[in-house]
Amino acid sequence: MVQIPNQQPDPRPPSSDASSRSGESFTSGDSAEPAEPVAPSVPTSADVARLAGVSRATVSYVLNNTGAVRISEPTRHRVREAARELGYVPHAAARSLRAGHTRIVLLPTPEMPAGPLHSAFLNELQWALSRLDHTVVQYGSVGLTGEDAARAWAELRPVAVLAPTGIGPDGTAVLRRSGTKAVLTLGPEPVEGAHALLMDQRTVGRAAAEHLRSRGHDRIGVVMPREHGLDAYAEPRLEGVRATGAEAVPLPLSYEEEDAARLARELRDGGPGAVFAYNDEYAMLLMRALQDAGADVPGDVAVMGADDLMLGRLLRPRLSTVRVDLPSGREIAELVDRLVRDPAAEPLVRDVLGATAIAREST
Amino acid sequence: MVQIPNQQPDPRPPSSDASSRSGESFTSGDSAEPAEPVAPSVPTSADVARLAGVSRATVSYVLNNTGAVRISEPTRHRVREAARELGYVPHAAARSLRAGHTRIVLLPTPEMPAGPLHSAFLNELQWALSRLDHTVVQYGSVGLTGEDAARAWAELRPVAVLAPTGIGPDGTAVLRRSGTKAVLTLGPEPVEGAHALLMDQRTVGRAAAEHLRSRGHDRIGVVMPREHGLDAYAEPRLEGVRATGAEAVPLPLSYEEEDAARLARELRDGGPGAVFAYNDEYAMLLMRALQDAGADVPGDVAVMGADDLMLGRLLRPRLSTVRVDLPSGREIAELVDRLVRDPAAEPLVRDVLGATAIAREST
DNA sequence: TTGAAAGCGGTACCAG
DNA sequence: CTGGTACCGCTTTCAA
Repeated sequence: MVQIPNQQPDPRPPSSDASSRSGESFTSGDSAEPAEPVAPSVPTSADVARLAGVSRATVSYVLNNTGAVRISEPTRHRVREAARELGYVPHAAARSLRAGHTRIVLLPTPEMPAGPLHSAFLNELQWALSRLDHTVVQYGSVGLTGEDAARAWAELRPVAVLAPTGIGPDGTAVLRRSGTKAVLTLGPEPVEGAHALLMDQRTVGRAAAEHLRSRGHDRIGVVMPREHGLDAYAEPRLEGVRATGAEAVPLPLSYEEEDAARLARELRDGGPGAVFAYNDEYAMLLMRALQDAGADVPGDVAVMGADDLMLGRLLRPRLSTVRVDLPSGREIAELVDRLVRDPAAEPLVRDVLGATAIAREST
Repeated sequence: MVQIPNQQPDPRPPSSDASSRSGESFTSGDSAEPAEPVAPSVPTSADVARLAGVSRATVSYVLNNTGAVRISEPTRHRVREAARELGYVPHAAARSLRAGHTRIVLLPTPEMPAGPLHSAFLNELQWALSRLDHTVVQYGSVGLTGEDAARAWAELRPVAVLAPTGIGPDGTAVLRRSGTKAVLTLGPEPVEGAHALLMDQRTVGRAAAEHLRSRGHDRIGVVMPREHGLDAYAEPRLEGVRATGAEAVPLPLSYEEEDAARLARELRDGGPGAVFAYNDEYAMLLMRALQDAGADVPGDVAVMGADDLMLGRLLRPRLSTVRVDLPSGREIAELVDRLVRDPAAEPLVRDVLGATAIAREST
């Protein structure tokens, strides 16, 4: 709960003096006002109405092109002109307060720096949602627990939320109670009450391990990045390897040449004959170190990456990898849009993370 | 004199449909309502007040821990309990409408996929702003011109905006008129009326070219990625090379092996003896192609990257590069915070993009 | 210590 | 065709 009490003195004390409001002294043609203290307040529709000599209602009709009401062309023009002159911009909060709902879609700001693929997915999603006329808000939950984070999010009254799995059933409930039409979770497992976009990293580990086993390796080293924040991906990938029945050997590794050299020596001198290196970048690091240590890839040690980056194709030997398929942002955006329109829809569960082994020369 | 008549509270307006609002029929002691069709509407502070048997004012006091008012402990407890029971979450829009200001900081959603460095910067910035208790909103302007985008942003009444340079002085003005306390621009040149965080990619090109010239190359090939969206970076980098007085030869290149092979052959058979390859990834692609084409690096062609990725150190020869220094997100977040507190501050101009050549073996 | 009520800026009814 | 006005949910005076 982010209840920071407003320490600030009310900037707008209820001055009982009638019209302390500015903008009263506008003489149409008068342009040279020397001592102009400048309007310190932002223009409202009332200001526009006053300047155009109409009511606020009319201003609203004109500016929103309300179809059900007919406004004469001259009036329309006067209103528009006044709005332009004042630099009037409607107040979204006021509008949605009145409307009873927003067009906000909340996206999770991943606590940890996500991979480039995931970032790209989020970016595309964001773009697609914008195109569908949604206001995309990224809200950093900054270390709040699932339910507290949900409460913080709910304050914005988003029409939809794409939350990480950690939100839990309770968080989901909080959001739904506060009017969120669609709660989708992104993560390895479904959450009760929410739609699930299953992204299970175990799939990636499994694809890698299956390929390696088909090459005759039953004992597989699995690189576990020491870099903080990556365990969220690394752990399940390890599990996925295990799930194939292979013997998985965790291999902690920092993204530095020195540590890679150490690991390379260890591997050269014994250990699993195949390594699933977490992703292409760690794979490249390890492969280089292996080669520098005089080990043959894949002869002595087979190395497999993940993510299918271009760099894998440029290495020698060419790097075998796992291609990870994320759904297109547009696709998910459309799904969100549909779910918002049908809030009562049965919670759907959809697997959106595909993994395919790509055999090249390093395995 | 057109005095707007003070709206007098009409005690009984002829509203035909009296109370369509639910919850009006509470008979004090009546608590056991059997057929509860569940409240379909989201709970408001009024609901909490009713359940706790106090006024809305009291609810507000309790929930916000208002210091200036003393509320008895039993009452506080009743209110909190009621809020919990209803799953009450305050309505941010209503609150900021009343308060007259938001805590929203608007970040640009880059139209084009930005580089990993820039993404990392934005992520960190976002995180830091959240920590400073700002609501970070990413708003995709989806192909609106500077001023239109500004208008769209202004609807949210953000307290600060970090806009791309494209917003222009007019866009800046729109935002300021609608109450934005601080407008910062991220880009190559200052914008009138806004604070400028100068990120001039020419610096990168210049650093590369200076290094290459110190190696005796006065004619420098400059890779121009064909991938859409990268020209925004590539063009100024090219300019930067030119600015050193070197003869710059644009070298269009797609991020594919085939096109790289083509370019490599051309370079092998003549042309500039040095290439600034846009960044480390294009450099790697090109270097591989060069080697496959039988050209020696740096003997026949010197290759320089940018971004100082780890992969550069893993290549053979090791890749010379330009390290690009972006400011830390925390730093900028604090700057924003300060500027918001001092809206009248002189527009400041700050250079935030550093570039240093790192000589390794490829040049 | 608590309650009544006035708005914040817009929208959409209803009457003229 | 246009104006008056009652809300939306919340905060914050002022009075009791």
